[in-house]
Amino acid sequence: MQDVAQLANVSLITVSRAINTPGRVAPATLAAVQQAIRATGYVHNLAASALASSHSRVIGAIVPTIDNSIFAETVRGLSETLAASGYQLLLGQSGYNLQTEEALVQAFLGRRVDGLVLTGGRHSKMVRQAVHQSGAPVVETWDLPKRPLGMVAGFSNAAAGRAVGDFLLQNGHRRLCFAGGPDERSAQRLAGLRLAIDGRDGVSLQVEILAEGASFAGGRCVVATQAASGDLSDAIFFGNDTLAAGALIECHHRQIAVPGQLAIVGFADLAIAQVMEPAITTVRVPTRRMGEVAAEMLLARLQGQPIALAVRDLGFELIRRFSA
Amino acid sequence: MQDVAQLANVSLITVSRAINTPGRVAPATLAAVQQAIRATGYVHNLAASALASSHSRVIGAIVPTIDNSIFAETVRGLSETLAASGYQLLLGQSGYNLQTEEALVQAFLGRRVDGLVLTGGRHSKMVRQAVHQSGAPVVETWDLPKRPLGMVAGFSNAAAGRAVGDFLLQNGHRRLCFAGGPDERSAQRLAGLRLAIDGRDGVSLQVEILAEGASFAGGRCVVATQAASGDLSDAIFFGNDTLAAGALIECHHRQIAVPGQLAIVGFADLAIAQVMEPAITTVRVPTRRMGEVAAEMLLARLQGQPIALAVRDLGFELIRRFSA
DNA sequence: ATGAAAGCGCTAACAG
DNA sequence: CTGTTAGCGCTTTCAT
Repeated sequence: MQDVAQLANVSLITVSRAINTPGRVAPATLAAVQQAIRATGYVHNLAASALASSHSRVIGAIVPTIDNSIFAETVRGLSETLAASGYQLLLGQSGYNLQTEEALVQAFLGRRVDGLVLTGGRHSKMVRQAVHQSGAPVVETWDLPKRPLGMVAGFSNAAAGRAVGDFLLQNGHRRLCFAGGPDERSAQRLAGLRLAIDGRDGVSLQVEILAEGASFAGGRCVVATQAASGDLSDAIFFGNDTLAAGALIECHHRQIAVPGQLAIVGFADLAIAQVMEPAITTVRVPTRRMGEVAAEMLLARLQGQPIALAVRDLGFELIRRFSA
Repeated sequence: MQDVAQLANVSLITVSRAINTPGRVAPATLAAVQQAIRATGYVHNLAASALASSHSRVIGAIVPTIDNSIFAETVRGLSETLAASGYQLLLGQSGYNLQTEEALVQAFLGRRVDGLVLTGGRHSKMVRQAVHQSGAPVVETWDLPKRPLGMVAGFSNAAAGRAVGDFLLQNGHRRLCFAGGPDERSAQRLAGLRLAIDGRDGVSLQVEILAEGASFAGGRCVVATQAASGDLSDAIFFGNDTLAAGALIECHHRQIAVPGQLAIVGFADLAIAQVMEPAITTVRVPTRRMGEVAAEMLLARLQGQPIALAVRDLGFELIRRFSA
């Protein structure tokens, strides 16, 4: 920076200002500095900038996984919105594991990220403390936590589960099954489903918790097991469309009619839900929008703007297609 | 850190050493410092550490997109291997755009990342210069560039394209079609396919470049267009399994027999390739392994170990299933 | 609109 | 094995 300053015949600080607040530098000076920057090939050191300003322009985000496409769109929404404002994304994958999330949060906080985006509303005590103590703004996504850590950009998994339950019951299904991952959001959807069932006579519910949250194999396995035991449900609500698609495939193999013999409902409205035969009835969630809104909330907060609404319910939509 | 030092009755630098090189601190001292750290709730400031040591423990990775599962496994291999060594991942998505890649590389270099992972071997001149000038170690993945920027953990797209071409020709197909994305790696595969065709009589090749690199819709569209014009190829080689699956679906709709009337070959061996009916013949690539190896190479280099092999060809495998 | 001085929180280099 | 000193490259605060 010193080199640039000399070449432009200004002081060090003017170079700094030309970079950070070009509006507060005389146009002629600005031009000279920019020219000098190009001439020297100077690369502004954001690590030093971060230390001096305690402002890293980095946001840390933690998702369970980006393997299946479920959270990928959220990450994309985040990183694009952040990049547009000169912020970068430090990404961590928790693998649905609270301990791993804890380690990542600590690592991110140690790096003095300007903000944090977490998936879901369930976190270890240490995470809650560390986040609070750090004072960094946080957004939780993919759920509507009862006791939010900070801001929220999500939807109600419980309400979604309930909506699916109501839909299934209205369609006359009585022997229901829920098959989802081992995470909290899945549990919320199950709870919502139970709410829909509550008090109804003659309705049964079987629950399958799958270790691997999203795989074709998992969905196939659920159907295969039921069919083998001769105890097929009327309808299965899956934690995501990948599982539902796997189930559909197994139904084809076993000549089980969908939705005639077995109704199938997925979750997330991934691309595959539309192209399966029959097309999968599912719950569309604002995957990408959650990332964008989370980024916007963080950005607004970092610019000192008061957030109008700290908890934003981005909703969901039951997409009725042909598998249920 | 001063607080911790006082509480542990040692100097500042001893605290620093207890954190960074615990082996070089007397066990008793170490214990005292660790206790003091817990007591004060001290969080080591890695931003300051990065500035003082010019060593950020952050690796920047740029992939075209994480939307479709294609690069997600690579990112996962990367982030897990890095996290195990206390490194974090700064993630950027280029959207198959060299300009965006350029902006991301500059931003990452400005943050003084310790290393860079890029996808493919084609980069803007500015990227090549900036990377060289920064001196940061780089790994290119998903290809075997002729003129590597640094280290490489990839496979030969050209060889893969050639293998598919040989396979298709051996099976008696003559009217071939290639349908892939607008990226360089896709072009390499096409070049390989052309090599297989070269000099053979009576072989035709139609090429479709799809703007959206990986979607069911893209694959459907290719088949639909060909069928509508009454000019169906014998075999189509798709740039990825998502496109191939879309094509297969369109074939079902139009009652086109696969592989009888039309043979279909995919790429990447995503989960969907196995579960489609018929199962998709495809090229398996070391998706996850590339991420792991890239991380290992970077880590080794950062620890001053000389890299035995700076260019690692991780290979590919033609998986013969039933769609071709 | 620009500059001078001070320091962000840590680690490198050297000493003991 | 531990401590002292001097910065890392930038931005803050206060002047002018």
